[in-house]
Amino acid sequence: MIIRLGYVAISLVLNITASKTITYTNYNKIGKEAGYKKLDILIRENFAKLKEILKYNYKNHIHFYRLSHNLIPLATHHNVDFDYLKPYQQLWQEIGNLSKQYDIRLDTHPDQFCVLNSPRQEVVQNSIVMLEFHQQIFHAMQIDGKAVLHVGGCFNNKEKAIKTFIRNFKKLDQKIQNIIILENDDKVFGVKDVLYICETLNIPMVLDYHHYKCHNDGEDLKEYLPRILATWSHENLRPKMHFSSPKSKKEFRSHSDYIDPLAFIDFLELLRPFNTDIDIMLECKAKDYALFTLIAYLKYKTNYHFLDETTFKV
DNA sequence: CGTGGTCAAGCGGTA
DNA sequence: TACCGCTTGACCACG
Repeated sequence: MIIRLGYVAISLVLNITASKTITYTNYNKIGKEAGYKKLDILIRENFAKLKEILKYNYKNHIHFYRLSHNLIPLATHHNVDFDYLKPYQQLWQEIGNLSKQYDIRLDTHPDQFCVLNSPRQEVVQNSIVMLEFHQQIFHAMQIDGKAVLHVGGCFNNKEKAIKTFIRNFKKLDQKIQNIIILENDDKVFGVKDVLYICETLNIPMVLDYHHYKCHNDGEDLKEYLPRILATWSHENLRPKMHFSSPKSKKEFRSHSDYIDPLAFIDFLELLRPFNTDIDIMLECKAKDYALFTLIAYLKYKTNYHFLDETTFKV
């Protein structure tokens, strides 16, 4: 099986981000004209930084990267009526072209305020607007991108919360449904729950190993992995998984700066029998530093065959 | 110049 | 009950 590694949003090596933003309060304070102008400047800066990051990823053979939704500040704010597509069509296109030319898979992650199964209608409506945003930018880039979503809240009744998610998902535009993939979380919806939803809706599941460690119902991953992998069978993309290490025993849920290499190797051994190519996103505070540190260890301590700097055969 | 509080938004968990 | 983490940064008032 061939494993590719990715990291999230910020390159610490380059020390740049493509997610400079403006608060709504500040945007409001400076007036509409100045607000638009500020947004336009920020967006163009963010695009420029993103191009630098993609170029850097390419040079370092990183084929997998999560875009920050902050690329477009206030994109989904209900009081900010700003077209983030048309004026930037050229730029979206350029990012999409770089993604293809450099062979870098791009995914996104709606933030914690995107709760599709909320009992509050306004929260659901906001969530749909956010998901629309993700769909539209993938469309503008003309790439087959996916947005990794959590199921949402529990609201004291998990069964009901799952039903609400399924019902609300089915009401979404088909275009939006097509970009959503679901991840197990660290508190409420475990592997079993998310797999059930994914199989019901016929959408891919992202296994988050750290979340599984934080919250599970005693599921044996060996049993569940074939079904998790099968949720990807109708996609052109490789199955995606998340891996991170706990900060400490006490703060287990928090992400550590770096990956524990032995735990990572154990995880790969768990995956080995299924012999499937997988993209693994590393979620660490130290971002790309953590990725390179892990790779250095793997090169030193294992006999994995490296096809390029970050791609290897197990 | 550095630090802490605030900013659009939701949840569940912890002290 | 009030704050924390998830995501992740800007900018102000204050010392």
